[in-house]
Amino acid sequence: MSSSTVAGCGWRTTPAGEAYSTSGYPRSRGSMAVFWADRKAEEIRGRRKFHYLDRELPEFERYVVKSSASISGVLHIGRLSDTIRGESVVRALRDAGEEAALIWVAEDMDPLRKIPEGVPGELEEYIGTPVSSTPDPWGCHSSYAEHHVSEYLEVMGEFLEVEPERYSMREEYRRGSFRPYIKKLLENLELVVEILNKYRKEPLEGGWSPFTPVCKSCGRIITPRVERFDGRKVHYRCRDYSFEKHIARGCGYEGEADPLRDEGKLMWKSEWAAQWARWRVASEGAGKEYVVPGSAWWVNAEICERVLGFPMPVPIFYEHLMVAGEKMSASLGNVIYPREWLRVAPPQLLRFLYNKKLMKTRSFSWRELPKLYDEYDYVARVYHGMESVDNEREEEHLRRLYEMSQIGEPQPALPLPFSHAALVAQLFSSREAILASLKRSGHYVEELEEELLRRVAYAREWVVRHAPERKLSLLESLDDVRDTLSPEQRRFLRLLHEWLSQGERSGEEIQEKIFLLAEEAGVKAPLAFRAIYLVTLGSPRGPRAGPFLASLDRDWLLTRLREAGE
RNA sequence: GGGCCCGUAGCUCAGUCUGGUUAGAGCAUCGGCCUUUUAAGCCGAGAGUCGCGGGUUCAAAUCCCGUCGGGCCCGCCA
Repeated sequence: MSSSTVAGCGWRTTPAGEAYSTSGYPRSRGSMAVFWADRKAEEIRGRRKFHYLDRELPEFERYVVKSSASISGVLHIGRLSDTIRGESVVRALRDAGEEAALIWVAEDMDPLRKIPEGVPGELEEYIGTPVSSTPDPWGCHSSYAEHHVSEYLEVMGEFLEVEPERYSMREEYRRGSFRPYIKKLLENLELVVEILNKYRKEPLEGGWSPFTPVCKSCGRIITPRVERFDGRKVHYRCRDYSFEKHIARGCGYEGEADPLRDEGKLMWKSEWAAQWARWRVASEGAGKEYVVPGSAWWVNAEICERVLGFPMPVPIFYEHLMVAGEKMSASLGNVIYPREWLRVAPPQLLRFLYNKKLMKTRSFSWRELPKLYDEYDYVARVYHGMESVDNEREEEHLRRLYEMSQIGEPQPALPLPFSHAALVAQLFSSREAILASLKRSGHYVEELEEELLRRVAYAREWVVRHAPERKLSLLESLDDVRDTLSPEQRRFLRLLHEWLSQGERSGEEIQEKIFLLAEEAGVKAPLAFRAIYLVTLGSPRGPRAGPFLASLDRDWLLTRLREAGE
């Protein structure tokens, strides 16, 4: 085993088990990039040697960044993180003048391990069967896997600029793409076992094989237990296998399979390695749980280099997204789906969230969406040179961050805070009324009309779905506010009541009249407005008074003003 | 027992790799201005022992060591 030091490339070849620092800053000297993906690109391009071997790196005709997804589960925004971040590295490589590609692999040979909620029909008997052999319970696709994959691809397309090359593990195995690697792994079985055992408490049993066949009798992939490998074929028996919650029932069949001809797949610790070698992967993202020595990443890395002769990819380790401080999970009921996201925010905003520092836990909550928008708008202004930052490198970083968050042409900076959009959305519904309001409030820019309207629409959805507390709600009782009104304010409210009861008035008429009545009542305009908001909303401020009052139920308003003026 | 990440203003964070003027931003808060943009705009203010303790240095949020708190991970399987 080699553990020599490779100087100057940002990598130390480490003995197995030694920690890998993921501080986000490669150890290379002279790195000038400020953005993490550009640094990754530098790391990828600057690498000269294998990690576990003292061997020169092969030529990369192009740099492949891989992302993949197990598709047994539901697609939530957390799962987009790996692909979005991988894509950023591809873009960084391209910007550095390299050829680079993003590939996306559907792990559709993986067994069905659980049945997500809301799946119709009876799939219990398919537990343990490859998801690509499990029927589509919705009946619209050729398999359970196909159903989910098509959804993945469609959704990913909305969040990506670089179109990924798509692969299916099922197809790859069928086409024999993995045959050379399976062959190599089996030829070097002793070495594979040695590497795996280094990280295990209990050594693997004799007869173990990295290849698991699909049971020729029942079609499950998880139940066949390999008992012997005779150098050419694996001999197995189909036995029960327990997942966390479900049990895959083995059928008891005993048989043999040829790893180079028959259906089956590699075990995860070796399959990942084979994937890297097969696609000549230069880099891949992985959750921070893989950073730890002995994790599947490092086991595969060592197999990849020492057995398959291909250098491990440069890892893109990242922290996971938290939702309101908790892990996103179906059992907690806080799962956010991409469709849900797109109702209230553009894909750029999610890209923005994911392109910020890698190794920092990102906590998202619907309530904080306006903050994310504000931050995004700020960075947009920096990008467009409308705002300057003291620290030059930080400014450079923000510009790059914005650029990477874009899909196609960079979006203009919108001069409309999301929380204000949320207000406008509740007061006006027609296009004309919204635009008129934005003009009045100085948030209008002619060239950005469509973008502004879109933001108002996002904000409307957000209030309805995720921010009920932002809904404008009328004060039920005057009890708490009556004493806070001065005699002048009451007089003003009486005058307003008197004037309004004479007939219907438009918002603008009311707006203008308020100032006159305030003067007449001997109260300063700001205090008059304050009185209005107090007796209607119970708060000292509110939306532009004229249109607001005009939008209220007339009878309710007159009654309220009369009572308040008493 | 071990590893990785995070800990900077009430909140969300930037700045840490490459040490260097009084540590920044947004939001929130508070104050002022506005007879017509009243949840807006403009002006201003308060607010931080940069988790804590050592060390290196002329100089530390930044580098090193230790420590505390939070998160994640360290059988098997994927």
